[in-house]
Amino acid sequence: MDRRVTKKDDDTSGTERPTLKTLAFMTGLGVTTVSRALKDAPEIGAETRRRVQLVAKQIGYRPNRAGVRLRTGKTNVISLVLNTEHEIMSFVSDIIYGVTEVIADTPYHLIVTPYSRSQDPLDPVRYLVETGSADGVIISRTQPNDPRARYMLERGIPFATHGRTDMGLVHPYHDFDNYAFAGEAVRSLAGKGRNRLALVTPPVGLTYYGHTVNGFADALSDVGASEVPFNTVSIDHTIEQIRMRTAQLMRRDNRPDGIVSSSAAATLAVVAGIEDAGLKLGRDVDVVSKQSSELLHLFRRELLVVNENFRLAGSELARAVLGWIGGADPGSLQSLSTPSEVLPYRG
Amino acid sequence: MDRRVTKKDDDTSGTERPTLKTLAFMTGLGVTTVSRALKDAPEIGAETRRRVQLVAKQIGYRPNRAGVRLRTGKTNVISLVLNTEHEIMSFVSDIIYGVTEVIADTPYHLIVTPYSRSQDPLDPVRYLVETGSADGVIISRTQPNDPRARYMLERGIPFATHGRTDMGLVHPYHDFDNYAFAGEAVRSLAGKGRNRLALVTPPVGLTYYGHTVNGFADALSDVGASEVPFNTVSIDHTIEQIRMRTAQLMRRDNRPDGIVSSSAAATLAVVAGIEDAGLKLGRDVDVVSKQSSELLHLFRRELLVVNENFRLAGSELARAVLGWIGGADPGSLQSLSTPSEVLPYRG
DNA sequence: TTGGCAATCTGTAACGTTTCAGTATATTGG
DNA sequence: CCAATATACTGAAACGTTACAGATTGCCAA
Repeated sequence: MDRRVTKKDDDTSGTERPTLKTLAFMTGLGVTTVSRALKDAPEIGAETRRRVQLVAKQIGYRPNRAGVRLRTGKTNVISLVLNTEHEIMSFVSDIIYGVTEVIADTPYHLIVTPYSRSQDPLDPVRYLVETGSADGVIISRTQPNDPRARYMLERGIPFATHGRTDMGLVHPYHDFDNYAFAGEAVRSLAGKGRNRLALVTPPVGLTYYGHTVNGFADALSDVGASEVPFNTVSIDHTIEQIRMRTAQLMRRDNRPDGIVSSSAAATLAVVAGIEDAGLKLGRDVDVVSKQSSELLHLFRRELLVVNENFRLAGSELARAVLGWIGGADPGSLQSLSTPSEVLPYRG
Repeated sequence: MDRRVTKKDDDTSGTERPTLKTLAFMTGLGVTTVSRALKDAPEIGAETRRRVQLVAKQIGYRPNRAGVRLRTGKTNVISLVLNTEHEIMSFVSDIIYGVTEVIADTPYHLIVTPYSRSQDPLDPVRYLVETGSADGVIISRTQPNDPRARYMLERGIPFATHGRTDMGLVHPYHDFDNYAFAGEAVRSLAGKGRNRLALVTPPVGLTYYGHTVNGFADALSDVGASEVPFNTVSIDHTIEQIRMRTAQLMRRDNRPDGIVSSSAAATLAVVAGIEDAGLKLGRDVDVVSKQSSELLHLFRRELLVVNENFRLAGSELARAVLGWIGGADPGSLQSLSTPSEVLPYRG
């Protein structure tokens, strides 16, 4: 029995990154006391607390994330789960910026967890939960009956969805009011005398597909316009597909005189298709489109646009997850963003 | 002296996440042996190794990241440092997708570290290094004399830059050959009989500003064309600014008959400005633009485009950092991407 | 038989943090 | 004055991993 002394003595040189032990040595207190003083525990004397916090600030102490995480299980990580194959002209960066804005003055880090089309969307979520890699998760491409949301609810891990679910379960979300968007779009087209309208839908299967389709249909019957079915594409299709199918559509006898498009990228293709068919935007047909950056009016000033702010979505989603992590009631962390008016080109 | 036994006994129920201790219990081996068997250490018997690895796979053992990180300092994290204010119509998502593609089958996670215009760009890098939050870093908006690169070289942390530096220091990078791009653009405009050319530059101060300007200038003298100075904007300016200044430029007597643009978003504004001045693209002036997605030809088919692949950039950057972390020679981890030809609209 | 030496395997300490169960000292009630 | 109690602090254990320093076994040469 040799009791060798290998334990590293307190580092007095100050060159290493400071730890609680460093602080304890400097203040002459025990590690426990320091730990508690830093988190304002009640059983620490007021002066001691101030002293410790002062020294900590002075030497730039920052808790070691691995230490905290190992001991407490708290990762201080939010994961944004992304499909890496959809959405050209991507709003993803905006969401990311929105999220980072909110977590900037928190201890949280943002990790991006990708999955590809071939994978089960549940895979990345399962990975995160099983490995305990995040305190909170943000998912998008939300479905009415979303297995990921169900799974995370079961496992009790805080999350927020971009888009709503429809399972009778309550959880935080942020959504753009696509029902209102489609309705406003239809009404503004009707206001221009258009009455045979087509819709370029969101991806079938996602919740906001339903919202959009319903908003479109309800407004149609409101204004007494009729629908020209255009079910062969959604905004998940490629530019080329949308363009070709739009051209086909516009060459038919019963072509629409108004089109509502759920994404800016799709709109570019739609307009190209319209022009392929020899028609003119604004004369033969009007198009209302969502956009997330102010670019469509540069493209064709005849376009009518509605703005969707994805940076805001990112911020709201981050706030929602952090709120849930912080113990707030999930039901109170739901927000719906109202579309702007339908905007024509302004000089 | 009470020697209380609080230590948690081995969990035999199997409901918790398996650790090395779980594996040790199941195999009847010591924790050390299991740890070594899993990483193919030489002093472990062949059969034991196989047995441990089999069991580990069966029960889905995954090393606890916090444990590893605390013990070894290895974070298994790559950080992408981003400016959250520049670059509308952002290529950022493509870079992210490229990075995630490469790290997908590694133990690495990607964290996004933002900084805003108001901050010193060195701040986030310093934070990462000081807190040891990442094993490798990717930065963009690289400058000829880049304090971030210098700092990370001093501190010995592996990184890769999107864009080159010019400090006589060697480090991994990926860059698009903007010298070649500008040159090709000028030559193709000259081929169309254009000989008074203007350039919408990258942000002044970034390395590729110089590359682009030089490529432009050298090619101009090659083909015997002249430059129409247009120094009042760069692609960092807002859409409105670029549009307005372009319109001003195009109303002058000595207006250019050809323009080279360093970004797709800027090009939208440039074209709008051209049209504001009552001129017609393709007739009065030709424009060559870089683009990162195939959208510009939908915008105006008269545009000439050169494609820059940011997903590839992301992949290359990730490969570079991982390579450096893996001990490869930094000088061997540099890549330059050659521009595509200048492409006209193809039906 | 013994000593030496590979070949395998193991216990313990340590990374930095939080929490449990104390301890020491001062304060109060009776 | 003594016991009970509040106040302010502390050591040790534990989270899961790896590395150091041994320990055990079998085999072979001397």
